[in-house]
Parts: sequence; structure tokens; C-alpha cells
Amino acid sequence: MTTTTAASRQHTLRERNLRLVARAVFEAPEPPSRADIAAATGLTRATVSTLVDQLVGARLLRELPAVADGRAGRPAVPLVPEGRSMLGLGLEVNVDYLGARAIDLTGATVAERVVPGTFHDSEPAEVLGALGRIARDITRDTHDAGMRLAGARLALPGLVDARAGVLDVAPNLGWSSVEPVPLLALDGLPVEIANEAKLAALAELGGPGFVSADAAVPDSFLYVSGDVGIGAAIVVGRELFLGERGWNGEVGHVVVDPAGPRCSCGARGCLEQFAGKEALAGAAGLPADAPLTDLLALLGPRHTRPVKPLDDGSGRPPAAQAAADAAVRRAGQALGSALADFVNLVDVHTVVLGGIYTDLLPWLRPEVEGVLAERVLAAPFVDLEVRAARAGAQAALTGGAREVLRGVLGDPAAWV
Amino acid sequence: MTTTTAASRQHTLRERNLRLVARAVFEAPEPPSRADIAAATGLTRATVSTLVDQLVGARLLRELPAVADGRAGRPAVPLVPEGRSMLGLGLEVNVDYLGARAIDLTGATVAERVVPGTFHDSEPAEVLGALGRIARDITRDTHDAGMRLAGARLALPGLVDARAGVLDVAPNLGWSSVEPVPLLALDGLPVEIANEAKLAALAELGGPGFVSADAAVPDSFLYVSGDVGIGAAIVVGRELFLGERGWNGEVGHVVVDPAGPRCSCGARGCLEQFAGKEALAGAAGLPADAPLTDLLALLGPRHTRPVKPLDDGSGRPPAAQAAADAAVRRAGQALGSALADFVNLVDVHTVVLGGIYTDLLPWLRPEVEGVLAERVLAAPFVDLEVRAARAGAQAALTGGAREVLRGVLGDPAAWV
DNA sequence: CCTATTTGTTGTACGGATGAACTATCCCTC
DNA sequence: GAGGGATAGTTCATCCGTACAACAAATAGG
Repeated sequence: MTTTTAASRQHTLRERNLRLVARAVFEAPEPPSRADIAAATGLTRATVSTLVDQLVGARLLRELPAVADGRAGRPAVPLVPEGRSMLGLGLEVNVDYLGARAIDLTGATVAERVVPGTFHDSEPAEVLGALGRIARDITRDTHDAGMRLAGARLALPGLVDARAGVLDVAPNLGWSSVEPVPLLALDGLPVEIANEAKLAALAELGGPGFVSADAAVPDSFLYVSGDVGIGAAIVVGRELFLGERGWNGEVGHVVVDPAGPRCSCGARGCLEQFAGKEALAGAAGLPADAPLTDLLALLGPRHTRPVKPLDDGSGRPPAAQAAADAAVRRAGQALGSALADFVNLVDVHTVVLGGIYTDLLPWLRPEVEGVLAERVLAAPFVDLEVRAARAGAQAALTGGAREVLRGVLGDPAAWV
Repeated sequence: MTTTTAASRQHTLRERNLRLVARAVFEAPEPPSRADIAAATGLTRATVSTLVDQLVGARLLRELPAVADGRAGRPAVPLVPEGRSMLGLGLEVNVDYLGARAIDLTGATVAERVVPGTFHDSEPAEVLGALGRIARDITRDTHDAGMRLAGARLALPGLVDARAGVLDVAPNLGWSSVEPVPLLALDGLPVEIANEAKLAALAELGGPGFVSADAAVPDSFLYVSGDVGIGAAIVVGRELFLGERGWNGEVGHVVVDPAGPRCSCGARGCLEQFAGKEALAGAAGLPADAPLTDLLALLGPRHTRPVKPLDDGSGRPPAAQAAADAAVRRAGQALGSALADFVNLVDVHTVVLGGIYTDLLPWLRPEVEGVLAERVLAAPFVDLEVRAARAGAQAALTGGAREVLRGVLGDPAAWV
């Protein structure tokens, strides 16, 4: 309501109405005609026509062939986002892979490269140099195919100061005080950095301003991603809430039990010590770096949890299964406790679980939902919902690319 | 950045630039001239002149006598907010008082009535009827004096659904599912309701858009108000962050110790059971409804805390002092733990303590700051600050009235 | 074939910001 | 104390983008 504004001139009107028209097309359930847009926005058909013509000229929109729909009158010309024209580029350095993904305005992935690796205690210049080469390949290929790259977002697993463009610290990479953008050496391409969980959260939204065909995507949710550490993002009204610097959502260090084990952060009883990947593996009797599949194997087939850990002929030792079961149960209680605090403090009622929690959700759900129902004050008045993330692998790549395209839609006048 | 927009027409320009000019005057450290505003906003002097003339005509701004400041050139005409013209009205029902306060654009209180009482388990229609009569008195008096009331905000101590205009539940009043606005019977005056802590938080901001003369007021802070319950508000960039429905900031029910005492909410180990007013009094050996002054008397003179609770000749029994001291220390640790979670989750680095914590801060500070430094992940990178609230008595009245005036400043075109 | 209907386009009018020129009022200097 | 320079505020022609109304295009139905 009260956003900071600059002086408004004539062309400000044009910019704002271009955005309005572009959004009307991207958010419509069906490809709208110029007349539909006029009705939806309150602009006149004349104005909409000139604006649409500019957006079509800029190859942000495309006209479909006019089709008679059986009603009287001149048939409408449906408008849709133009594919393979404007692209957003998502980049990511994570502990076990490098990646780049280019997405167009229809939501289609146009180019992608994901390079597995081990970047624990790696050299920033080397790793980012390699990622830069990948990105330049994509830039060249897409440019040769007549597409334009609007910008890039680099996702990093650590404390990111987006405004300063500095990665302050990324424990799992062993990086600190890195300025990553120059190391990518992507001349002429505007690159911004962001925290990995924040961009992964945005991937849960339907697209660059689209209302997803899958109508169940909520406008507001907490995204909580479990791995060795536990990160989170707050999305309200399809916008990231970042606090003062974007260092929010540190749910991994919320107090679960002050008498609990000491955490790597120095404090006691943080959620991470109960529900982090390594803590969970350890409590289940597995090595700290055991892959998630080992734990899932111990837990047995999904959607069933035996009341008693009896030998079911699967070859899993009952004692090991019981330990894994207890560990996941304890993790679920701890996660529920921290999520209850989260919900009580920020008042967002949908929780999307990503990372290892996506696959573990069937086993976690009873404890998480039980604790939430007990501890969330507003529980009697709202529908609390816990769901699994759906953005798939390397969600931050998708989220980053889409965020770039959201920026294009936020100021289409810059591209006409 | 990406707020929802309606169609922009010619008059949209005028509205936006009127707001821009009005804000420039209210936020300037010194009364600016038309030329100053032009320089600050990027508008031309010609445009600023016509806009200022409209705002002066609407009695939102006032010209001071032109004064030669020693420099060459025609002397500038300083512009200031017009006093005793446009008013915002703050209303409040709390457990121990009713109140109404009208504030003008200069920040001056123009009318005020505060009626002490006991509204525990009271009748909504009766109490709100009485408050409505007070408000109508103020409306009549200010109208007769040539002032205009832009609207009113009603502060309530409970879960408020501002959009629906419904108070879902207020435990301390014994109210539930009340629609308070019609019961006030204030015809023609737009009244909105809000949670008491949220409006009290806004009172910490300098005024209706002013940058406070006291430059230390931050743009972003967590406001935590201690009483029987503990409420909070999140302010980022001088705006309230409300989550989905405004039911955020329930810091009183954050987990401090899962082995702790059972809370009135049904869960265990909530902050309220360590740092709520009644819990604190009980732990200090006082009756649950003891006034805060009793506890302060036990604690002895401020800013001194004896290492050993020896008889200092003041007549306070050492054992009672020791109990009070231990209770406050325990409360400080619990409060620090919950605030650390709060800061870790929302990334706001200034905490303003209101309610009983304002007076208790000298004793709470060491434990609170100690726990924050230990538990806040970003502590090495940012300045954490804990400070006392300064808005004074009935802060929600002030905050509500100012919020109305902020609305006027957000759309001055509606008043020209 | 003619009319009703809906879509999209083509003018004209209007509101609001701009920029340059103009007036008003100061300080400073000779 | 007269004139020049400087700064504040106003006036007016111009431009830009949207609204409004009329018109052209393309369909359905009788």
C-alpha cells in the first residue's frame, strides 16, 4: 500500500499499464483476448490494443489464431506468453552439484546442465569459474537461437547479503566473505545472488506470475528444507519475506529442548540436533553421512508403520527398524515444535517440506501435525496444512530462473 | 516491488505525486520549500507548486512566513504539516481502561479521554457502547472546532481478524466472536479494528510518516509487550508485517523448555509460564495479581543488582529479594531464548520491549542479551539491540491514531 | 442478405507533467 | 543606491498517454 515511489510522469502510466496487461495474460486461466484484458483491468479496449501490440512486438506475448467459439460477433484473438523468446537463468552451487537452468515465459526449460561433484571445502574461484563456463555456453546457445536472457540468479547454501552481493559464510562449502558474481565472469548479464532455500521456495509457486494450473498452490506458505542444516523461507502473497537482510528462516536453530545436545552453532537443543540429516542418521544407528535411501530402507515401505517392529520377512533387523522409527518419531516431534513456533510467530498456515523431509513426510506427518495442533494458538481458527514440496530436483535452479522472469513481468517496459 | 495494481489513468499520476509531495514534507528534517521538494522528488518546480497548492487548500499543509536565511535569492516559503485540521482517532478497550485519543498531523494530541475500569469478563455491547459515546463526544467537539476526523482504529487485546472486522477471541476480556464496529455506533466514521500490540508497536515509529526528531527510532524492529500474556508485532521498513491474518507475534507461546510447566494454552513450557506477569509474580513469591510496583520494590533501586542479596537497610527481607531476583533472572533467560528464536526466524535485529518489560529491562537486560548473543546465528554479523519502548501510556491509542493519519498521507488525493 | 453482436482500430479530446521564459525578492558589490 | 547575480515561485506552449466515440471486421442467426 505504501511503497516508496519516485516521481510519476507520463511514461510511468505506460509502464504500470504494460505490467498490468502482461500480468493479466500470465495470470488468466485461459488465453484472454484484448477485450477480455480490457474487462479484467478496467482499461479501454483502445488502450489495451496499443499495449498488447507493444508486448507482442517485444516478443513477450504471442497471438494465437483467432477461433470462432460459436457465439455471435467477431472471433477473439487469444493471447499467450511467447515461448523460446525471453529467458531467465537459474544458477546454483551446492554441496554435491553445480547447475544452470534456463526457463522461458511459458515455464518450459530451454537449457539445463547439472554437474554432480563434491564441493565440500572447495575453492570459490575454481568452482564459480566452472559454473561461469557452463552459463556462458548456455548464453551463447540460446542467443544463437534468437532468445534473450533477461538475467540470472545464483543460489548459494549460506548467509547471503543480496544487496551487497556478498556470500558472508557457507559452512558446508567452506566459503566465507566471497563476492561470487565477478568470479562467474558473465559480462553484460545482470546476476544477483540469493540463499538456496529462498529460491527453492519460489519454485513452489506456479511460475513467473502464473496462477498454476494446479490450483492447490497457496499464495502464502513456509518452506522448510531439511538437509544437514535446516533452512526456511517465508512466502506471503506470492512474495518472499526477507526481514532486514534475508537472513531469516533459521529454523534449524530454534530451541527445541534447552537440555538437548550441543549444536555446531554453540547453543544447546537446536532443532538441527534432532531433525538434521546427520543427527537423524546418527540416532537411527547409521553413519552420519549415510544417504537418505539407507534410512528410508530401514523404515520399510511407505505409508505403513508397523505398530510393533516385528520381523516382516524383509530382512531388515527389527532392532534397527525400531531405532530408525524412534529417531524419525523424535525428529517429527522436534520439527513440530519448531514449526509451531514458526507459525505462532509469523502467522502463515501452510508448511511445505523440502529436502529430505519431502521423502520422510509420510513418517513425520503424525508427530508434526500432532504437535502443531497442540501448540499453534490459531489452530482452532485456521486450517493448518503440511505438505511435501513438489518442485522436484534442484528446485533452486527453477526458482531462480522464474524469479528473473518475474522481474521481467514486473517491468515489461524495459523490454519493449 | 510487485504490488497489485489497478488501471492507471491521468488522475493516477496526480494521486501518486500528491502522495510523494506530502511525504516529502512530512519526512523532511526541516520544513522544505517548494524548490526543496522539487529537488527531493525529481518533479519540476512547476508541478510541485500546483500540487502544494492543492495540499494547502485541503489544509493538509501550511505555509510558514517566508524567511530570509542569509543566502542570496528570493526567500523560500517553508511548508509544514497543518495542525488542528485533519485528525486520526485511536480507540482502545483493554482490561483496565477504555480510551480515545485524537491526534493531528503535527503529532499533537488534540483530544483525549481515558477511563480506568475493570473489564475482565465484561459485556461487549455495554463496554463498546460506552466507548462509542466517548468517541462521539470527541467527534462533535473536534468538528465544532473546524477539524476533520479521517477515521478511527480500535485496539483490542486478542485475536483480531482485521479484514472481517471480527474479534475472534479476547481471553482477558472474556469476549469471543464479537463484531465491535457496529456496537460503537459511529455513523459515517470509517473504523477498523486491530490487535493492541500491533498498534502499540506503530506508536514507536516517529509519527504519521515523520522521521522522528529522535533519530534513533529504527525502521525495523520487533515489538514485544509483556503483561499477563505476551504479544508482539513485527515492523519492517516502517510497515507492520501481519502474515496471513495478523495473528503473528505470539511469542508468549514459543517453546522455552518442553519440560516446563503447563500453560493455559494447553501446551508445556511456553514463554508465558516463565516471563508472563502472573508467572513472574508467582515465582517472586507475590500474589499473581500483584501490581508491577510490588515486584520493582522487591528488586530494589534500579540499575543496581547486588551480587549477594544482603540486607541493605531498606527493610526488604533478603530472602524475598533473592526470590524476586532469581525470578527475574529466570524470566530474562526464557525471554532471551524466545527472542532468539524470533530473531532467527524473521531476521529483524532490534527488539523493543513494552508493557511490564519496559520497567523491568534494567534487570532483564543481562540475561536477555547474553542468550541472544549465544543463540542468534547472525549475531557475529549484525548489531543486536534491545531497548525499552518509549511511546508511553496507552501506546495503542497513539499508534491507532497515527495509523489513520498514515492512511491520509497514503492517499492525500482523497482529501483535496 | 440483413441484422445483431462482439472484437479490434482510428480519430479527437482532455488531463497532467515538462521545460523555458518570466516575475519576485533577496544578497553583494561598486 | 543602483545594478548584477542568485534563488523561489508562476505562467504558458508542448508533449504524452488514456478516454470516448465512431467505425471497420468478422461471426451467428433468421
